[in-house]
Amino acid sequence: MARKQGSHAGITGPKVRDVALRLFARYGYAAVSMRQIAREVGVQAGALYLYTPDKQTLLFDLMRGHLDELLSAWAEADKGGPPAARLEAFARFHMRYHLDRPDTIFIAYMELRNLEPDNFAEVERLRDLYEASLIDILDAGRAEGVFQVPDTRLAAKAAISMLNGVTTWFREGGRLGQGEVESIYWDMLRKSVSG
Amino acid sequence: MARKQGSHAGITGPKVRDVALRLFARYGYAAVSMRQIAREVGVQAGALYLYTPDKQTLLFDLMRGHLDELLSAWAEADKGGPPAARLEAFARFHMRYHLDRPDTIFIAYMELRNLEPDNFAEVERLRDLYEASLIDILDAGRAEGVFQVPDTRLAAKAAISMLNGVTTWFREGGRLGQGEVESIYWDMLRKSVSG
DNA sequence: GTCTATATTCTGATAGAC
DNA sequence: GTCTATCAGAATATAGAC
Repeated sequence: MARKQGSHAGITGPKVRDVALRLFARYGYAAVSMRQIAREVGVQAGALYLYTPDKQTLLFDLMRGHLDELLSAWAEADKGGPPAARLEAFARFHMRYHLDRPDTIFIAYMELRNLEPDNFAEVERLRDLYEASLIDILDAGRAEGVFQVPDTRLAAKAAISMLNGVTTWFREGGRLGQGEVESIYWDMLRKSVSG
Repeated sequence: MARKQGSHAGITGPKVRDVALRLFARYGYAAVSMRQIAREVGVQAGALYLYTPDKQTLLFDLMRGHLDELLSAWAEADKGGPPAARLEAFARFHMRYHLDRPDTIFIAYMELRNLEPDNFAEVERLRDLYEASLIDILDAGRAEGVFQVPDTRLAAKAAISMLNGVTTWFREGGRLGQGEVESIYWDMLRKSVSG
């Protein structure tokens, strides 16, 4: 028989973040109320404040957590090697990682403006760190003469924008499978930085 | 001496849309209150309802207006000719048009989820119409053998994502001018659809 | 750790005076 | 066409019982 009351140590906290993630992604941070989150978690609104000091921190924690994980996931996935191989690894990693976490990624891009200045600065710093890892690959490839790009910082931005685009429309079970889409996007990216 | 009252026929209506556009872009539709809009327009909250039946319609009108203008602007800018020339025209038109209207574009992409179903369907229809004009160009180029893309629908989505990316970071007065950025992006796009 | 109850402020929208 | 006044409900967050 389901408990309506009592301790759920260690369970409610993550659940609050899971529910907030899903609701923020679906309706937007500003449109979601703490009551709505509480209802889906299965607690009273007041109880949420045991797990987060306020709504803003809840959003910030989701974003920072995402970027921390993204950075360490790429650090692990990056096997080094020649720039062209690293670029392909980056492109495929980026698309897979993002397609596996649609809600997280949606929030990371859409809710930047709802972060308070200090929180925004920290999120931007982490995002720039990730972008820097792509710029490094492009710089290495340009030095070796395998990539022809006039500006690696710009090329990195263009590449990430293109790859991000996948997440806005791709749904499993559509006309093309994820592997096909990945290959087509990678092929376009490869050509775009080649002679 | 400034009037605090009286008729402003034909002025307040557009001003309401201008202010709403700016505030929605800056803080998000859900986070902006009708009172906040009224304050910046310089009227009382109740007076807004003379110009829009409700907040949702205000958002929808901004989006539909934007897409109507985008479609007719491209219809006028499209001079025809060989596919490669049309693609370059499209790319440059798209970047310029979007960089000239940052607030409008921000809303068009970020506030889709805040549209009620019927309004969303109409906005999506107009957006697909715009995307179809790019697919047409890619199809024509592929038929002539000047573009090598395995899937023109996918390539259109990838291209638009990449070009849209410019609007998220470009600011006049930065390291590169708008013309340089346009040329670099166009060059990447050109290569990405070539052999 | 969760509850109920509540303080305080704000929300979208309407009514009716002028 | 704009005003003031107001409705009914919802918002974030806190206090204190258990």
